[in-house]
Amino acid sequence: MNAPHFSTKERILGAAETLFAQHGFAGASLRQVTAAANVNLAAVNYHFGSKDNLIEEVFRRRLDELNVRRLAALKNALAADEPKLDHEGGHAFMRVLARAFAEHDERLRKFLSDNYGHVLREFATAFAGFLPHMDKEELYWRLDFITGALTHSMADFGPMRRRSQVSEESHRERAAAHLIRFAAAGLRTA
Amino acid sequence: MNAPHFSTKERILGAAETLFAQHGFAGASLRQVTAAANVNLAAVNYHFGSKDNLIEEVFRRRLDELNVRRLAALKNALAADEPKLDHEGGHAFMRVLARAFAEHDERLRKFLSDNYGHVLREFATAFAGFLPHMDKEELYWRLDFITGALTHSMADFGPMRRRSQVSEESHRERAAAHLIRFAAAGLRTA
DNA sequence: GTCTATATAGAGATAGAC
DNA sequence: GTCTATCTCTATATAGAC
Repeated sequence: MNAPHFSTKERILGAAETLFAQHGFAGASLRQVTAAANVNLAAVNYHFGSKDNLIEEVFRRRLDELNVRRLAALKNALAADEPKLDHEGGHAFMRVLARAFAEHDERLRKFLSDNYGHVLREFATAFAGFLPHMDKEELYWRLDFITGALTHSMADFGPMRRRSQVSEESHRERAAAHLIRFAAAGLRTA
Repeated sequence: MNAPHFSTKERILGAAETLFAQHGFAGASLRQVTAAANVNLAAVNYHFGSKDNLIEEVFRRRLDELNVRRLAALKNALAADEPKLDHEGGHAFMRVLARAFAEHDERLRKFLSDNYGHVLREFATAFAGFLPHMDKEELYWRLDFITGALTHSMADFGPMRRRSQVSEESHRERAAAHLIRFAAAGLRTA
């Protein structure tokens, strides 16, 4: 069995995701990124053109696939009624995503909204279908609260961190179970 | 009536709060801060010693007073049962606070936890008293979700932004009313 | 496609005059 | 307490050899 070999581009993306999660987009330098990826500094500009483009690629790499899965899961849920939280991409990416919320950078917001806004809107429409008697504004507020709770907990912002005995996988599943109970009750209340 | 005159130190703190909220701690430079505050660049080091110390002072200025109010509100609520969301410090500070969550910087985390962690713990204890039959881990998860929802919505991360017709004051009150309904239901559910 | 070397700009911090 | 000037370091980006 050969170990999989990662291209320079992939190594840069992986290191960038980790370091942006840890230090933020402004806080992590291309020098740190290329050092962690074990590639030359100039490789970033060759493969991505600029730091801003690299940031966008970090999102694109995960979100393209993730949103396909999300929409499929939504379609299934519309038939089966069995919610399943999807957190593909791993821990580092959830933290990068949470950072994207914190950065009120207009360029990044626009990029995410233009490319992935339709997924959010499909989910909102589906929830409106399930809760036809709920005031629209009330519903949107509640979905926004759930987004906040999800982002906060999945990015390990709060004190409910994983204990070292528990695997990351089962920690996530436990967190998801708690969140679903909490969110469902908050969403349905009169 | 004389317009109030702000000291150099206060002008720096105000400008820093706004710019840190907008661009993050790493993203906002001391040069931007001092330019916005209309003071000399060297004034930051004279008054605060370093950028890191300035960041801590931005928090200390608001949190010292805010937490006194929070604890007083908790004491009242323990008697009266009338929750009131406190968001003293204004919009910019809520965004700075949300950024502090996003920054996984250990130094900043420790500073906030050392100086203000006891407030959080008092609230958790009070909630445990109100919900004596709830499993502790379940309760802590739910309080963490509420923290996420609160931070997210008060920092205007999501799409539920204030419309220009609505005043900031009444937008906040509306958001708080929605959040209290949502959080109360999520917290109490079996 | 990857390297070295460097251009250019901006950062935080400080020394010392006033 | 505030200024100018500057030190030193680091940043992003690019030019050009291999």
